[in-house]
This record gives sequence, structure tokens and C-alpha cells, in this order.
Amino acid sequence: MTVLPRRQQNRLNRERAILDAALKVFAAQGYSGASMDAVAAEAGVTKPTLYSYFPSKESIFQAMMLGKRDVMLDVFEHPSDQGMVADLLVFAWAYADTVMRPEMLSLARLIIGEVQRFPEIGRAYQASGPDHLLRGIMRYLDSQRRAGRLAFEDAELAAQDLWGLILSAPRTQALYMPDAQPDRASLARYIRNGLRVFLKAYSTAPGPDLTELEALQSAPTQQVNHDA
Amino acid sequence: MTVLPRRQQNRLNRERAILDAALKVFAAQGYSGASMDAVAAEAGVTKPTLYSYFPSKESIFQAMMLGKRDVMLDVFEHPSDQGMVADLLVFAWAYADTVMRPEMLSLARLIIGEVQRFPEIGRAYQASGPDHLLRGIMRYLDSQRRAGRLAFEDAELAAQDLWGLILSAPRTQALYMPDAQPDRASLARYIRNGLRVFLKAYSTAPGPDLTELEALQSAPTQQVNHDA
DNA sequence: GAATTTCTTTACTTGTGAGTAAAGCTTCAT
DNA sequence: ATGAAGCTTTACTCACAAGTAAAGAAATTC
Repeated sequence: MTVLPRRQQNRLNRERAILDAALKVFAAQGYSGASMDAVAAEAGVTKPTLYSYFPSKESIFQAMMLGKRDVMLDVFEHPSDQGMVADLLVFAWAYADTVMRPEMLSLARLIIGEVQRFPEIGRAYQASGPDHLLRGIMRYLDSQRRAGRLAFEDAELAAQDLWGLILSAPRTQALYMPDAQPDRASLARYIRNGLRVFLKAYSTAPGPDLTELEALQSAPTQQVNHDA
Repeated sequence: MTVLPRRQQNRLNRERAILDAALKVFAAQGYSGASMDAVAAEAGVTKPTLYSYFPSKESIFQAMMLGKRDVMLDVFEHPSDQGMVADLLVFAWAYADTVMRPEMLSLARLIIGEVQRFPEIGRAYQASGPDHLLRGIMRYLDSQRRAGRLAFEDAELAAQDLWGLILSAPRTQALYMPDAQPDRASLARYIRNGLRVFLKAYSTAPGPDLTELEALQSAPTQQVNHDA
């Protein structure tokens, strides 16, 4: 640990505080609706301080957005090695717990709402979030295909199918209705059904896999911790 | 046809012009970003005229949004009666041609972006668009189940699966990247794959249905006309 | 065709938000 | 400690946007 001079240390902390505040305020009010005074107040500083860290509202917005790139969990990087069905269940829950969190949904709404004015942000988010995750799913599905447990021609389509089956319905609903977030029971229903359909269409041994899925469903599922 | 007095006729026309202009401007700039002067200019009137039709910016926004409720096609109301696979293909294309149009995507972005400030609009849209359509799909799938061609327990889940398989991937991408709208060839790829997976998981006769699907795929698909 | 009513516009008021200049304070080097 | 440097604040400017008052134009009625 290099010991930074107190000034620079403070400066870094404040920059983070400002970006955190910007996320909160922009997510709640939208880009045009958010005022720099509100961001400053939320960050515990005053407006000119903001402008000593960033030259403009737009630059704060962009810095904040691009800084949030690595929020996405590398869900598919570390399979649990307890068999494909168990792996898929773990992945599905980890992913659901990530993208269905209220802050992530707010961020998604913000990006979608502003993407026509800030196209780069949409591209950056797409590349670092969904696309990155999709490649993870693809790698995993491919490994299962090589092991002879799945059969498909196009790994990308298969991965998109898995995503679409498991989470598109609850996520779409959550995007449109912030008040009515799905509870864990209905998430479980979506995940169970999605995996069932996916396995039926893609598994080389649908019967046994479905039996295994039924057996695992009663297992308790722990919520992923995100407070790190 | 009752002949309205010229005054009232003009008034109705102007109201429509204002709401159309509001849609354009709000969709392009967002609620906070749009100015009433811009709406007025787009509608070919001046600001006080706006305020003689609607009491406030918010009321224009709400009237415009709720007026757009019935845009959604009643795609699933009139099956083509050429067999389930052909029906599903027609439905899929009609739906794709509706929800993937740039204006519909802009509207969706606007709603998603503003839904935290206007929750009623999200609910209204969800009820009249997606939910309404889902019920149509459900009715159709149910009829096919009664006819013994499909097998499932929960029609709602089956309908959501169909939707998620066919359109969630391209639509999600289109929402995040307005510049990179998917072309018809890749839409066709999604639809083909989605139907294949759906039939494999839900059809009581997967083999024959898939053969039929292959046979139909080369058929020319006409784009739905929306200019009425 | 003139009077009346309704609608539309020109020309404002008021508030708010982005961005800044200059003064005051804190931290570090000597 | 004391002077110099940078950082933060108070107190502005300027521009733009929501909403309005009063004058002017158009249409309807007698």
C-alpha cells in the first residue's frame, strides 16, 4: 500500500462520492431531470466543487456510466462442478440476483431512457454487461456440448434462448413496473420453468436431466451477497 | 357521419396534431428534456395554444401516452387457419413488425425511462400492450392444447416462453443500441430458432412440426403495413 | 354586415438550472 | 510558525423553460 498524500486521498474519495451521488440522482431523475445542485447536495459538496472535478454535467454522466461497467458479476466463470443442472440453477440465481436488484434496474432504465442522446453509453453497457455475460454462458454451454450433454449448432442462439427463457419475462415486467418487483417465489417459478424448457429442447438426455432438476428444486437457495 | 361545426373540427384536428407532436418530441428528448416550445413548434402552433388545449406539460404527456395505448396490433385475434406452425410464423412476424418499428422502440424507451416518475403510464402500457398481447397468445396456445397439438400446464408461462424465445434477444439489443437495429435476416433467424425450440419443448408431435417449420421457412414473408 | 364570442398570438413574468469569479479556508513545505 | 499552493464556498451571471395577460384575428349569430 503506497501512502498517498492526504490531499490526493481526499480527492479520490470525493470523486467516488460524487460519482455515487450522480448515479443515485441521475437514476432517480433522469439526465435532464437531474440538477447539478441535487448531485452536489447528495455528494455532500457544493456545485463549484463538482466543476473542479468534472468539466460539465455531461462528463459526470459519462464518467459515472462507464465506471459502472464492471458491476456485472462474472457469474458463469466458476462452475460449481456439481453437474450441469446444478450449475445452471446456481448461474440462474446468481444472474437473477444481479440484474433484478432495484439499483441495477434503475441503471438499466436510465441507460435505455437516455440511449438516444448518449449512444456510446448504450454500446458500452451492452458490451460490458449483457454481451460479456452472454459470452460466459456460451463458453459454459459449449463445454457441456463438448462433454456430450447438450446438442446445438449455434452457441450464441442457445445462450440467448436460455436467457430469454429464464429472465426476459420478469425483467421486462420489472422494467415497466418499478412498484411490482417479482418476489423470489415467482422468480423461482420462472427459473424452474425456463430451465425445464431449455433442457427439453437442448439436452441430449432430457428425461434424466429433468428428473435431476425436479430433485434440486426443493433445495434451499441462498441469496447472493452484493455488499462487497 | 355527423357534420361537426368547423370550430370543433379544427379543434379536434389540432388536438391530434399536438399529441402527435408531443410523441415525437418527448420520444426524442425525454420528458424533462422536451420543451413546450419544441412541442408547439412541431405541432405548428404557439405555446399559449398548447395551454388552451391542455393545462400543463404533464397532462399533455399523460394524454399522449394513454392515447397510444391501442397501437398494439391484435395479432393473435385472427389465426390464418393454415395449421399451427404457419399460424405461429405469421403471428411471430406480425408481432416483430409491430414492436421492432423504430417509433415503437422510441416509445418503449420513453416509457421505461420515465416510469419511475409516472408509474401509472408504465402500468397502463403494460396492461394494454404486453399483457393484452400475452392474453392473445395464451388463448391461441390454449386452443391448440385443446386440439391436442400442444402440451403444457400453465398457458401463461408457455406464452411468455414463446415471447422470450422469439423476440427478447433482438428487442433487448435494439433498446440498448438504437443505431444497430437488427435487419430482417437476423430477425428471421431469431424467429426460426425460437419457434424450433418452442415446438421441441411444447409440441405433442415435435418431429412433424419441425419438418413443417423447415418447409415454411423459405416462404416469402411480407412486411405488415402500418400506415392505416 | 355588424356584434359577439371564441380562439390564437405577441410579449411578457417568474423560477430554475448550468456554469463561474472572487473571496476564504485548509494543507503542506520551509 | 509562516508563506504559498490548491481546494471549497458564497454569491453571482446568463440562458432557457413553464406558464400567463392582454391584444388581435377568425368564425358564428342576429
